[in-house]
Amino acid sequence: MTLLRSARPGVGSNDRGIPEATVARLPLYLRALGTLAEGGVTTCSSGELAEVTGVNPAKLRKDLSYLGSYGTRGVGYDVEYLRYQIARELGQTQTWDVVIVGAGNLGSALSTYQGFGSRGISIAAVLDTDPQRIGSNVGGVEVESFDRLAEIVRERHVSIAVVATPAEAAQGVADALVAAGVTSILNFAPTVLQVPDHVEQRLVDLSIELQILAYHEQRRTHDEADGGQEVMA
Amino acid sequence: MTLLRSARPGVGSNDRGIPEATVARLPLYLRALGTLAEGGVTTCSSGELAEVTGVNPAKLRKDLSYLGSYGTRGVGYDVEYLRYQIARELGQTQTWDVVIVGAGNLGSALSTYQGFGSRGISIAAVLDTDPQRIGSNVGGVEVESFDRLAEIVRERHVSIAVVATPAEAAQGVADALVAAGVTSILNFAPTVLQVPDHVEQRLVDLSIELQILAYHEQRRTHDEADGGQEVMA
DNA sequence: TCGATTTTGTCCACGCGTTCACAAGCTCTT
DNA sequence: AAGAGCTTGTGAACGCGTGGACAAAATCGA
Repeated sequence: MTLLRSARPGVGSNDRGIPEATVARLPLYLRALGTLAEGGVTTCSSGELAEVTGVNPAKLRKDLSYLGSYGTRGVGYDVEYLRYQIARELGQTQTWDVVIVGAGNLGSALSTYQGFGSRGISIAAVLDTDPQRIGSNVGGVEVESFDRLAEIVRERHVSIAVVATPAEAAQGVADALVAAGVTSILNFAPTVLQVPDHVEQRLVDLSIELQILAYHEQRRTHDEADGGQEVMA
Repeated sequence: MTLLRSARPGVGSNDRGIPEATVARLPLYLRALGTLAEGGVTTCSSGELAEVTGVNPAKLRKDLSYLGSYGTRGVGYDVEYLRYQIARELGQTQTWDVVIVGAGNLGSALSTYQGFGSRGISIAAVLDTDPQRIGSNVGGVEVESFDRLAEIVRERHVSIAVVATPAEAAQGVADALVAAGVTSILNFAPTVLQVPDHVEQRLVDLSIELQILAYHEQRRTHDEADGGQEVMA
């Protein structure tokens, strides 16, 4: 789960839109369908798809029902057909050019990631301010100067950017991104960015994820000590 | 937002527990308080803290109220005191030893990340199966053989592990982790892992995050073409 | 001392998300 | 042709999460 969704209210119940929670699961279904298709499976039921995605079958069917009635009662869903419908709904009929800012380990990991191409995402550029890194090659892309940001955003119609810089640099980078016209930011820096209302931010924080797990671990061991119940009266 | 929480039902409304949504925000508050403390701020109001964390003030106060009444009406919260209370609630009075599996770019980024130590998280080991990587050094930690997993988990009482391997290897790694006694897995591999009910999994998927942003971008441009309303009748 | 001002803690209402349960609808066998 | 057996799509109920609004409580100034 990402920690920050859009700042503006009302998103999540758009006019014609699909519920946010559903949107977050659609890519999961899409990938599972891809795996099934590779395995030669042509049809699958909500139960099977629910199994591999770890989602409740009823929830999955309701999710899919927001797209339309693409299943067949008594049979299930046509894998290829459903795949196309989800991809279309997610906007994967077009390719999204994305700029990655920060060519450190995390930026490199992102650039190297192979799965983007098949999901309608193309890396337009990897930018950094460090002269040592500029010109080097990460994941087949040459690292360019951060100064070229505005130019690249304009020329390649970039609306989505990834921030993979240290926390100290993140806000400055975000300001530059917004000024250049970027409207969606995926933020890996451990800071909440201050951005205008019309810019969507998703914060992915490795440390926070671990802290959440640690909280549950703590409660777990604590509960065991209590005997799992509250019979201390 | 992470896509998968615990598989077992009932988590999110624990007996004495704090709501899941709140738990996910507490680390955010904690970090903001740390920043304020560094800046010499000793007291802050819910409004100020809400500002920097991008959270609604009322929501923030409600979140904090689950921990107890640690504020002072008319004044606000004592930064250090609140910091301690949140840290305690999150289980940071103890240090959690974490194993990272996969010493590629992502594993390296995690190992290098400086912010863990101050958040009660310690990297017990970085493991890999690739002989080329074993023995190399990432973020001051020597990469060890994946074969040593069970041993390390036992000796250092590890209950939390991070999967930073390619998707193909992830399920095998997860099985080994579960067998070794790990009960919380932070999964960066683009797959939903099949794990027993008592094991908690959080899936962080870079590609999915981008797909969600792309969906909103698509809807945005689509809405503009429609004039923002549905007046086509 | 008392009133003005600030800010917390929480009641309440509302909306989103989840899940159950079942009717509707398709296929296959007899 | 008809019934048995699946599986979808969805109505309805419930619970969690959010945010407005305000009383309670603390400080400050006169």
